Amino acid sequence: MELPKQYDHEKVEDRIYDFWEENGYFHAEVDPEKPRFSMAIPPPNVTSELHVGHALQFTLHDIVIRYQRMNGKEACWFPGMDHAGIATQNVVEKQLDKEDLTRHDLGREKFVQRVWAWKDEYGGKIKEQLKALGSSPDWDRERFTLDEGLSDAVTEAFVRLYEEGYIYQGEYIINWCPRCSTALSDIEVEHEEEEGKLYWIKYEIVDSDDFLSVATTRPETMLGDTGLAIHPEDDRAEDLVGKTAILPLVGREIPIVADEVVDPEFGTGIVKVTPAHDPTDFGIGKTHSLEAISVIDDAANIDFEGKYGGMDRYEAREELVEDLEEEGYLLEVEDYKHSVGHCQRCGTVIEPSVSEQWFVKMDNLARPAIEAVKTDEVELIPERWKKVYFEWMENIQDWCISRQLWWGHRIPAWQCEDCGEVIVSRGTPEECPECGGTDLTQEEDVLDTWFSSALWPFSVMGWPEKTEELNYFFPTDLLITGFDIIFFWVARMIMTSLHFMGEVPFDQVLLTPLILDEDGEKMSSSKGNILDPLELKEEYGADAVRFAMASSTTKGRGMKLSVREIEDKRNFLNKLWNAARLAIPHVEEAPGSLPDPARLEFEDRWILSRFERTLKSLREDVEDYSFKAATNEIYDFVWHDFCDWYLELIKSRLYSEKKSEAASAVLRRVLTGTLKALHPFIPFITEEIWNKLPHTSTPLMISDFPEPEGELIDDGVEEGMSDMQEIINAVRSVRAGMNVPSGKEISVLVETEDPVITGLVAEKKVYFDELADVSKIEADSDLERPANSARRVLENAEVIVPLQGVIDFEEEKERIEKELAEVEDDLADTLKKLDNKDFLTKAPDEVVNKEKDKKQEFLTRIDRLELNLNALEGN
RNA sequence: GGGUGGUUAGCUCAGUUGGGAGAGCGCUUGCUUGACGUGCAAGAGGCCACUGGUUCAAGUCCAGUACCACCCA
Repeated sequence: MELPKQYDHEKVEDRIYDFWEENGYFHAEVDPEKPRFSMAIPPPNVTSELHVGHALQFTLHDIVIRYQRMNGKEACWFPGMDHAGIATQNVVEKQLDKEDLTRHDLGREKFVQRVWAWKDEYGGKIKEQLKALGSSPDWDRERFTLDEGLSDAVTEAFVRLYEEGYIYQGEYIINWCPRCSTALSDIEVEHEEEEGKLYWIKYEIVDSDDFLSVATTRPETMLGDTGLAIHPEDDRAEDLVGKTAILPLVGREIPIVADEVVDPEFGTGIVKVTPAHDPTDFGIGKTHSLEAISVIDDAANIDFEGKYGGMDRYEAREELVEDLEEEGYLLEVEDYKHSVGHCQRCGTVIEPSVSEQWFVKMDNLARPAIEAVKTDEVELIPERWKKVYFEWMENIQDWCISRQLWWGHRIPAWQCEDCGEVIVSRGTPEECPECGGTDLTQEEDVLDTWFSSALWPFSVMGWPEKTEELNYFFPTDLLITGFDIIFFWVARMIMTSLHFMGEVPFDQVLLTPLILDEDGEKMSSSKGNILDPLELKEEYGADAVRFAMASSTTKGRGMKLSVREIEDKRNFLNKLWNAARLAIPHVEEAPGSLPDPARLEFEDRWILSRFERTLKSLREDVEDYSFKAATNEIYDFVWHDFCDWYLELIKSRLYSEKKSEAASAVLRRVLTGTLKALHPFIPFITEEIWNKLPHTSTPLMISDFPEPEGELIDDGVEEGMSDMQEIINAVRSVRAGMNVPSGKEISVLVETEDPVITGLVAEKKVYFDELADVSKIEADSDLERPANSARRVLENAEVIVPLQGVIDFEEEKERIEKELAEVEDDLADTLKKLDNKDFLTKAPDEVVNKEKDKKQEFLTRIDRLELNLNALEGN
């Protein structure tokens, strides 16, 4: 059947995906007889839709898993999603808001039911999107962080950490998001430089006429001031410490203390201390036993008796500043740039505040995890991320894990209402072990979603049960994820895995770059520079998106992605399609194995050698996760070696009366090999072409990846072909330069000292006819040089094209002079080296010899160029 | 303030233990060549950011400077 001229992905992709899936090709079994390869997906949020970052990561996952599968591994990619506590709760609360309801109107139980209903209906869109990209995870093993098994894992982990003393409850200053109304961990806060103001406020000293000027960016927190602080080495400290200041407007007397954390460079070097609303001040308050007076409530309104009470924090700021000014306490206001913490999920400005929360003590958990990366037990790729990892891990803070949400794993802790005892338990306790009371109340809070994600690589395999999956697939071989979640996820998985499993969760971690737009800007909906991978897929096909993703993947921290890149890859797919279109009719009868080497033509041996070489470096690059290099390698081979040269060179053999069996056998071999090699990158089109080939009963997806066979690589053949290509290029260049119409036959002389070239030219006259319309070609070491000929001086040969009356002498002269200048420059460099005694004595022999060869070559070329120039001068 | 990364063709980027500067896109010119105009062919285009050092030899190694980006406080 005739194939259409253009490849149409829309007619192919869904059909092929269904075919794979229905046949269970994604599924992996526990099979101890077979080597395995496993990966766990970075679980996307159940609320999320596919963005380019996902598309990149899942593409890379799929390339690796398909490659490993084709290499005979029992390759399992564990898919799943996380429940995304804050994000999901926000989505459903917004929905409720439209009905004029709040979660409190429903109550906890009904609200959670509602979230599940939302999840079942709208959640997990991304799963279909993942399929659209051609991803091949084992869907039979899909998990969700809130499903039963994973919830058991969370409870088990929590209880064990509690029993071992890693988890504690306490009143500390935490990051509070007033909009999401929950505590956040430190790393869920994003700092941004903002234009603000610095207010200089006058604090009078008790029993003195003196006053102190104190600078602050947040005057509204002064209501909660319980002290002033100065650096102990400040000259004024001796005088001031122990004295008492008066809080303006409020009148409260507050002590002046000395503390090393005060930055002497900030403001006047004297700072106000608000322990309840600033992390640094909280520390100072602890050290000096200052009271923490909370003056801002959970909704970020002022909670203080008097006129400011109930005001929003910013409204209160304005009001306070006005009052301070009226009363003469405001000394100065200046513009000031400072960094402000925002909620990672909703962008609201964080309010540090003091409250009772649950924490994990991290230092002891971190230590072995640092060691594991130091010894490369877990290998971070690219390596430089190690520094970032160590930096954070060595200064790790305790992890606030409680969230004031309803959607998540409720903390398995109960309080006895009779005696106050806290009971942490795997099941619901019946009575208080301390006093026997039965009035037990479960902790309202849920756990940070990342707490469950931290267990992911083993919880997806059934932990804490001792499953055969854990036995066989754990630890996973590779984790692929974005560098932006090294702290959130990667580090925490390493810590929990070492703690609970006694081994690392994965051998390697590939940290992917962030995708930027064409201008190098972060993509965000507010900037409107988002590329939607699904729209791109619609237009260009999943394969084009995948291939572009892989070929754009750098080992840096950012990679720019452009539509042009995807377009280019789409064009490549079309090229491949058309190569197949040309080849298919000729390979139908082709034997499955290669003929006797003696029956192979020169170009056959060349393309086989090129393919083997490409395959070898492709394998190295994929195993190295150098996706850009891998895709470029195979792209170049297919387009430039296979299509531009090989297919053109064998056309005459394919179309001749007496069909060449060798040509079709080699064509078949290289085409099928290429499809296999390309399959992990562009699975749809390769499978589709594979279907059109004869004798291909095994689907490509589960075929074997080609193994390189070293003996097919032939340096001599490649060099010889390279010489032929150079000569053909020279002839084409002359034709184009002299405006010789295509199709007009010309004759060519090749002057060379190289007998291999002479032999090949004589043997392969057909190359020149097919590719450059050369009707007559002759090669020798000493040829009569006809006048009125165009000439090209090559490395090992000179190409002479006799042309009557079509040579533009001036143009030729300019071209030769330019080339002459270039070669003379090269020669000068070489001579400089050869004149240098140090070079001759210190450089390795092979380098010196190479330099000597270059000198000879340059001299020869200069001779010829000058000869040609002189010949032109005569005209 | 501390840290990390980047600076190579108009644009996006490769350049693997230091030894003759590369690709894709874009641009110019020519082409209904029997797979492909999503194509074919031929071209133009680079003090490899700057300064110094190491070396026989530096885009490549070291130090510093400038600019850009990101992370942490």
